[in-house]
Amino acid sequence: MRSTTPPGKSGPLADDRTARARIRDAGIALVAERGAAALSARSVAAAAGVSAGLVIHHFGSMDALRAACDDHVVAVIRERKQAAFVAGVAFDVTAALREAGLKSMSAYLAAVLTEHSPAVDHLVDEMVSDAESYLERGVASGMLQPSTDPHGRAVVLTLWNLGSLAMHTHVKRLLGVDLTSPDFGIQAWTTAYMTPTLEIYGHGLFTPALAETLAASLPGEPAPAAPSTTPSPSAPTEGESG
Amino acid sequence: MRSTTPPGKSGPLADDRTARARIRDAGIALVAERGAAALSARSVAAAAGVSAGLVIHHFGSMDALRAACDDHVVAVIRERKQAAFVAGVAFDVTAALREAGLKSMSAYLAAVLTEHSPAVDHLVDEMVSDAESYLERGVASGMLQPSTDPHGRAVVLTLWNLGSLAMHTHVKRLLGVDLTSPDFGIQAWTTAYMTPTLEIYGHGLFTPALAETLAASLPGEPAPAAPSTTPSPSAPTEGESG
DNA sequence: CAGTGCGTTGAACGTTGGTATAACCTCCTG
DNA sequence: CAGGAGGTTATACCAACGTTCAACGCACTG
Repeated sequence: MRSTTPPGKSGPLADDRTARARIRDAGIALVAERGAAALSARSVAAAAGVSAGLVIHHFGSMDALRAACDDHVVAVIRERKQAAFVAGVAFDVTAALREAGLKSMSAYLAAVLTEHSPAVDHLVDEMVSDAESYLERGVASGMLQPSTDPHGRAVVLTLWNLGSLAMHTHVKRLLGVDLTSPDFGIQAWTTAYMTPTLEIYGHGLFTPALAETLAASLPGEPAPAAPSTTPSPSAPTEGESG
Repeated sequence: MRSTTPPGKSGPLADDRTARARIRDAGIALVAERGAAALSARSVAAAAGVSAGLVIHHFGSMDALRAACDDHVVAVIRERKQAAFVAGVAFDVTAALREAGLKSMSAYLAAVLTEHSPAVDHLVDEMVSDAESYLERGVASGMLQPSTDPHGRAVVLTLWNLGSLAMHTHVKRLLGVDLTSPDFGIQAWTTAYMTPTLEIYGHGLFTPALAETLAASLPGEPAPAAPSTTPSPSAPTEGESG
């Protein structure tokens, strides 16, 4: 089932699909569909229609292939993020990926988000940084509420989004929504996932009464790395009866 | 270096630590510390101070050991959840785990949340169900806002929490907070993670102006599984030039 | 003390994985 | 057609993995 010329596609883009690129893309697809553990030299070789030796010949090692896949996915996402970003959904960092309609990219990212990867870490950092600036812009334009901890809020919102992407299996099972699907971008605003999200983003979860109570009992300034010895004011019973 | 009686511990609890339990616990610790991929027959055997053959002898296969670890962690979490739940933090499903002070349990759950496990799936379903009833109670008592989609809101909140736990590496790197740490339960309300979370839960992210605009342009009733062909009203530019 | 049963071990088997190596094919050059 | 270079394959090797199996030790029973 292997063909030297990829069937169906005979555009000028096929030039980029050298064996090295084909192996890389096959690796990305493999990780996206079957998880990072499924990326073996022989499996990716079979998927790319080459031999296992060629994989090592081109990338040196499987770790290097993983890194190359990470780098490529990160590069594509980074490019699409810049091209597809829309101010209205800027706080939703994964929207750009879905808009891009690249299923493998979202699924790959979902698969590697919980694995240790410098490239992915860097991408996440960038997403947080971008989210922070977009949030700041939204605050300035009067669309978003100001925050006592802009950076922390950007981190939390970004990680909620990416975390949901990483948990896409559960989202699919519980809500019937596939966050990795390219179709999600189009239907995003009407999905069972986005509705509660926008609701919470819209008016929060707490009633003003509870929010006021909590705000009064909490310290006004966040202490990111200063573990104050004072326990939570209205802390729950922390009785750990063996 | 093998001893029939475990050294250091001579309490009555050592009875439960039969070889089978020791292997199981070693497996849980191994997954919690080094990920699900690190759970090999020989590694868990070495950690438990037994031979590799005994692992199979007791559990039949490595898959069965994984299932046994899953079941045990789920059972412990389920038990702690019932015992440690506090109404005020009921929407924070992971609080109970942290309160329990069982580092391995949180870290194990974080490691397997993105792997396919029927036991974990069932636990997540239960957490959603619990969150839904707690949210309903909060609404009834006037502490929480009502929702047009109570179930969806419970799912989203639960998955945001669990997703953050699954992304604990990023949380640690970006915020300096270890969500798997037992200490987090005590410091939870003062951490750099909880501050933005409570802020969003408190008054949302959008300003009333934006929230009103969005609410007006969105359908009032959620469509969980009915993909209406009508695209998003104020949808972003979905130009997929590719 | 003999015998029995269970927990346990060590070695071994087959499989899969990463990687190195030598040969092969193909194209281009002269 | 000779020859070289680069892409590619087949094969081999070693390590690690899951799993099996025969043997061993030790407690308990009679």
